[in-house]
Amino acid sequence: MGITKTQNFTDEQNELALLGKAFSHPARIAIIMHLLKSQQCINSHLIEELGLAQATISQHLKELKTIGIIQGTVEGTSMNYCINPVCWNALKKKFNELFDQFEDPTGNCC
Amino acid sequence: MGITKTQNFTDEQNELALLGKAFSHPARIAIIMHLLKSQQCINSHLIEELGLAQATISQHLKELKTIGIIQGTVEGTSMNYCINPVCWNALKKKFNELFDQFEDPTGNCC
DNA sequence: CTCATTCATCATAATATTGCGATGTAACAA
DNA sequence: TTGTTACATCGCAATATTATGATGAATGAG
Repeated sequence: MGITKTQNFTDEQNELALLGKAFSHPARIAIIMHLLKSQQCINSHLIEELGLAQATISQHLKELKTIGIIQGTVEGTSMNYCINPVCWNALKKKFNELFDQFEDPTGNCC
Repeated sequence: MGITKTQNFTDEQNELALLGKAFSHPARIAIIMHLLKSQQCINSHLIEELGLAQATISQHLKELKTIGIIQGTVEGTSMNYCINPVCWNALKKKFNELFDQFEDPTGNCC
């Protein structure tokens, strides 16, 4: 089949999974890291840094943009991407809420 | 192509992406959430909760186990899965280091 | 206008993922 | 031993993802 049964899961689960997808590929991690460091990113700069084709990088940027993590503005002939603060803070909060739900059982488990 | 160019990225980027995969599918999020709540999970319990076939759930559990997030022990005829505290705390730390690298530029960006 | 630059999009190929039925295996009960 | 339960694994089909070359659109330089 290959199709995710989205209707089986809660909105929260689907949303977290969507955000998680942003962090599930090393190229996207690398793009995000680049953005965190330089506070901007331009497709052509990433070609050298990532060693991927321009079309591939453009596709990853589009995905991150669709998820909402990044946003971009036209800057002459190039695009200037940056992290979307609202989305970033929201996902940080959501994942931390998940992370903090774990309490170390110290021995009553596997 | 469809094959990720792992060699293009740093170990850190590949590792984060691997951990991110655990959170990139709603079924795996649901399994993790179930584990956080009940501190254990058994394949057959999840069949009803997730509405997926037993084989599918087993596959997701195997993935989470391979990543290292969960571990399981035999409990009679069933398997008792739980979160691996070491891995959980490590990934929590790693993602928070990433999350905290962002500083809101308050206006000097897109 | 013409040309170069930059990025998006399209079309395509290769691989990965998701999902499930069928089957195999291990443990326990009777 | 036989049957049952619970899970893993196999094999397969359908869809998704990753990656690239080719092409198209927009901007700025000359």
